[in-house]
Amino acid sequence: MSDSPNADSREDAHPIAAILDDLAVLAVRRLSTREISLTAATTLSYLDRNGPARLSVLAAEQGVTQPSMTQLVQRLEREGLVSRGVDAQDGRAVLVGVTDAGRALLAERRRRRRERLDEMLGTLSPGELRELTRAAGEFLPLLRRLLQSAADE
Amino acid sequence: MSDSPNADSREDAHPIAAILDDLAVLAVRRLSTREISLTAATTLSYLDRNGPARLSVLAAEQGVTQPSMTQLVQRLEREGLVSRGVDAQDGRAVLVGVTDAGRALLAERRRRRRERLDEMLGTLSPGELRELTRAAGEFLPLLRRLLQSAADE
DNA sequence: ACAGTTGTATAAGCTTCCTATGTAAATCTG
DNA sequence: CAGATTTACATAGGAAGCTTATACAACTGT
Repeated sequence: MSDSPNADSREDAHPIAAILDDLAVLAVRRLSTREISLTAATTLSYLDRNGPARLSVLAAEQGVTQPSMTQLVQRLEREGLVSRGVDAQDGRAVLVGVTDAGRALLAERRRRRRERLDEMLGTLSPGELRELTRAAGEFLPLLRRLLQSAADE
Repeated sequence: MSDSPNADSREDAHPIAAILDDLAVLAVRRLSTREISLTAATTLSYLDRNGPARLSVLAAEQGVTQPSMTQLVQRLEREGLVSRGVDAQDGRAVLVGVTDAGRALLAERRRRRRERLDEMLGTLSPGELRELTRAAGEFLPLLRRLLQSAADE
């Protein structure tokens, strides 16, 4: 059990792996808002973009189990962010929709995260910022396609 | 709000912010491993790269509270992934270091993530892959600097 | 109409975070 | 140098958010 530092441990990975790691840290650590969980936010966002959806669809979409989504929707309903209705076509199904309050929270969350990211970008020098913007414009679309195609499997 | 020369530089950052935000969420979803939490993994990784560190340093580094880090270290110690010792210079402080088992787990985690990444990259054409890797090489250092400067505040 | 399937809810439990507070070692102060 | 303060960590109690196992009601096919 030696405790000598291993300087290479991070560098032996593919640069993309390192980027994904860093992005995960960015999402969870630097941009996390305490008011709402990541799953809650992306669920609201999904409902906002796609309209009312069934519980099971939301669960699959978010990659959580159905009971987890039941609980999440219950919490969101308690806070007035979503509303629930019965599917007219199928009496078993629950249709979940985002409320105006939910949309307002989404907008506020987007504003806050953007603000924080802008702060972070503000710590870079103008040259670095320009370089980051240029590199990001090239790289991020590629990365997005990669992640999306992986999600569609 | 004016048409001063600098008015646009901030606007230019916004598209980057939006894409970064989206990708960060995707990264969290696609790369989460169930065997160990993100904080646990990045803490082990930090110890592996930097050698033994105090509890409070680890807490600050990971952006969690000191009691949370105490608990995390207790769990990691119970699983044999870290060891604890008293700082010879300061009887209050605890020095946490990664064990061989911890390093082995890190290596295994990296291997698994690498495997998954390779699957994703396998869906690209050789040309796309080359392009993505090249762009990543430019983008990664800048992303690192962004995260670093944000962490130092 | 009855059996099987499907959509959701409930129960029980785990992990990981939090705030509030306790304790002991180090440091400052008169 | 003794008492007060600060610092580093531990403990207690609780909440969020996830899990698996199970129950139940509504739909579906024969």
